[in-house]
Amino acid sequence: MIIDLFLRTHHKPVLDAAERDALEAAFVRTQDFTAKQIVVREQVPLTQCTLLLDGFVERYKDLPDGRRQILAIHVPGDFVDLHSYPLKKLEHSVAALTAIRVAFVPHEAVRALTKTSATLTELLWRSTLIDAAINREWIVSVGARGAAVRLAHLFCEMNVRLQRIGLSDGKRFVFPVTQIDLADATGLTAVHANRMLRQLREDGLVEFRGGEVFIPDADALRRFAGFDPGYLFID
Amino acid sequence: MIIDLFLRTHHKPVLDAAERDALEAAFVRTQDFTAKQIVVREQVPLTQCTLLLDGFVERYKDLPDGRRQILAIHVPGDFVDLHSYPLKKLEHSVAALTAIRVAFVPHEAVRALTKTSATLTELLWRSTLIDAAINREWIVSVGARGAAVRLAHLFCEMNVRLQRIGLSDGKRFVFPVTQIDLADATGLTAVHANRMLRQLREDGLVEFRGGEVFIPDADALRRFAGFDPGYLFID
DNA sequence: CGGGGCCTTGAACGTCGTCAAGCGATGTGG
DNA sequence: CCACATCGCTTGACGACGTTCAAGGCCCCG
Repeated sequence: MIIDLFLRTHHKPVLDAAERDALEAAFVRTQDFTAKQIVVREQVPLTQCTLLLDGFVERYKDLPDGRRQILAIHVPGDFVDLHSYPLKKLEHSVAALTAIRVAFVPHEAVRALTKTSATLTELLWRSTLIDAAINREWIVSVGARGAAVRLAHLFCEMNVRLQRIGLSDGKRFVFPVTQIDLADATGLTAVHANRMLRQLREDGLVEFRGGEVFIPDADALRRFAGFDPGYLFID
Repeated sequence: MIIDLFLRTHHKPVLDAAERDALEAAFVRTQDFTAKQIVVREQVPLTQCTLLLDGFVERYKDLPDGRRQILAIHVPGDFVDLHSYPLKKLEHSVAALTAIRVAFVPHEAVRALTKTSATLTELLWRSTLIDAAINREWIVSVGARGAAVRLAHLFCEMNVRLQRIGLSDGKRFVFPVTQIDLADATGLTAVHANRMLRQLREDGLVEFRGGEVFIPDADALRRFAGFDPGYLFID
């Protein structure tokens, strides 16, 4: 089933069998992308939404001076652009961080779903708003946390999100991004991100190497990062 | 009409008369708050949404060390917590920056609206996603812009948003926040915000004083801030 | 074998934060 | 009515955190 992972992370409100079937049936096709390929380009009129089935995806904005700000990182089971249904286009771009597989659902199909079930509507709407809550937590990160804490917080977030879909055991997970990506996500320079990663490693809090994250003591990292998963709305 | 200002800033998709009436009728009562009063407290279960009719409102998170990050500033016509309908509670608090007046719409009424009209659903959903787009632009601000540019960008945003509801003439508007608020919104200290405001004033870009903003040359400020209003989805 | 990502480290610099002090306006209680 | 506290604004001096510039190493791929 295409929507299995999505429903695993978005199990509230609860759908009945008919609603689940309707959602599953709304998808028209799947597609593969290679790493670094652009999935959705900003400002381009859109007529479908994209569900990530496998791999990692980033949302980002390019800045006038050539720098880049990563706005969100998506994992399997996430819609990467469900917000394009009401918005019709995006103000940022979406790109594959790794090789990925996605499934598409046309905007008309989403509209049809909202007509058939208020619960389905609420579920889809909710998923876009959890993304927004994550956006807001990132504002706090870049606005008010020090460099090392920022990175630690990001690792905590990915750890929790990946654990829910079976891609982390709580201590170790594959996180195939470069230090440059981490820097772009946290508003740091690659040089400084590198130094802070070394510090986190030396302090025994996180090891990031070769696209893998190892967390010796998840609780210690959580305390260091001031991480409270409430904003992920996992109930 | 309660929803006049809301519809002025959210005029797409277009509602027919019946939909407008249904939306208007969904509101149950209005309430006044005084400046600094908390309108919605984080983590408290909610059963209604709040539309701002008059005054200014902030969304914010308190940090463990006593600091504060402002996540968004709302102006009349904005829903301050429409996202509470799918989320059922908020991960941040909402407080009045000035004396305000709001109107409430129960969650059940929102649900009923989504059942009657897919267009209405899309409109309400869209409005929460424009908030999210603003959240993302703030990530860029705190993550990648210098202190003076950050402040300039915020003034540009407020200028555009207030102009749409007739509260700015494009050069001058009432913006009743303190320098401390500006600092909390931009991730700066009050001291540094003060210095940057002086610099902006001396450079003839913006004057912020006594809760008023004066922009001698809106185009010059826009260039300085690198401001592109696309993320506000005004079409 | 050459080139290009990515990672790593050092040294110097600069933006921004911290600490401290003083000012004016407002408000409140003795 | 004045003394005093509070709050927001302002400025200076100093220090820290993060950036910039530079160089070198590693590894993969063409």
